[in-house]
Amino acid sequence: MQMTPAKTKLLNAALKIVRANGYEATSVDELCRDAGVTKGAFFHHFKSKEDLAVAAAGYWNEVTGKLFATASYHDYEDPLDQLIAYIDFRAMLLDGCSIPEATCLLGTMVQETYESNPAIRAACFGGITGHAETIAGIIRAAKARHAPKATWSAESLALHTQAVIQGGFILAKAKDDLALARDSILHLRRYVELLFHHAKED
Amino acid sequence: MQMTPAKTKLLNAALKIVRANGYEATSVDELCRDAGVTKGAFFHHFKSKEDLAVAAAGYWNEVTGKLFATASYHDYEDPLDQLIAYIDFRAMLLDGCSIPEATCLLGTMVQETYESNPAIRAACFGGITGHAETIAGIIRAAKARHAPKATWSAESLALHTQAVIQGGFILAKAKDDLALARDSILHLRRYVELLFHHAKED
DNA sequence: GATAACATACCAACTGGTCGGTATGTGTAT
DNA sequence: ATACACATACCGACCAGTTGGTATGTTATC
Repeated sequence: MQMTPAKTKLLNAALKIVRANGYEATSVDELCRDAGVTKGAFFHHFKSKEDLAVAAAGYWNEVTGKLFATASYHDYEDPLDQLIAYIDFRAMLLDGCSIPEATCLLGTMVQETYESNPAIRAACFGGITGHAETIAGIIRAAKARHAPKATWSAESLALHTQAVIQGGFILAKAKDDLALARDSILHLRRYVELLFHHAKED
Repeated sequence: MQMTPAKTKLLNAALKIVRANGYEATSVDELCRDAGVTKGAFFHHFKSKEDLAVAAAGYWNEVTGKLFATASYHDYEDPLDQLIAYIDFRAMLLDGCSIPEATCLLGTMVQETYESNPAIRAACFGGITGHAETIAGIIRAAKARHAPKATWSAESLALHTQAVIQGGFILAKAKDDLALARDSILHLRRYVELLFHHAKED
């Protein structure tokens, strides 16, 4: 999608500032200041602050979608290897960056807006479940090959991976240390290994 | 702790409204309206909105601390049974209540305030890790009895349980359905069982 | 020359916080 | 008993600053 410079700068500012300070604490003025544009430009491209948030969620999906689509975990032939590599990739994404840089725009926004702002909630839901669905595809394949009789569903496990990642971010924010997020992802990795290892023994 | 009626009403209002709308979106006026007190009373008891948030975190720890201290999962003799029962208890706490009622004040607040407000962040961190530490005690005992040579640490697993629960809340908020939180807790239960080689299928 | 892309000036509503005040104690010296 | 000193709990009008949003431009592009 081609975008006008001011719009792109505003969306990038939203990604950065909202992840750091949250949706409510981010003012339109601050967004404009950071993007280097005026309020007129803001309300030319977005009809409201809420509209910007919904657009930012879409933009986030675009950016992260590309990141995951081109990541190397797809290169493995065995879908179980892909899944483990995906989890390792998620852990690796935390390396060498600050907490706001590491965290998820959607998880941050939905926490504040789920009650008061259905449009933003829906946009966040779409992004999270959309990504989970791509992971569910990998899990489905891994299950078919390695654990066909398992009682858990691929969709449910895919959502669980996202829950662990989101929850890890909360702990990381609380301690101001991404190591907590990494630790939780490590437990997730172990869980997946146990799940499939256990299935093979049956 | 004995408290004046206005203070108690304000803290209860904070627990309710902040969990529903977040910290930033909650105004002092709204808090006062809900509590049925005036602004004068608010700033008599709390020197700022931030001060109220820190006090609310402490009050939350008090309330939930009692809830967990008196819960029946302590009754099991085997610490592993206690741990599984604790996880089931966390799932049961989601039954028959709305999302704001089910979610955690600390997880909600820290998400918005970790960068901008160190005092609130620290209060949330204390509450979360404090609770995790009581669970770590159970896990330590379970590990000593059933998995003395395991490579994972009790503290890390305890924090992971909290991450899963917090992450489940985020997914639940996104979908507007607590079932997602329940599902993730179920995966957590399975993980713990697998860790301890207790694969009793449901 | 129309339309999209911006800029500037402005506004009503609301924000957290202050401040002078009152009502009701509670301890103490007379 | 009573009067005085002082503290706590609470009230509500008010303030300066900020909020999201608008009205009215000007400039660039097709």
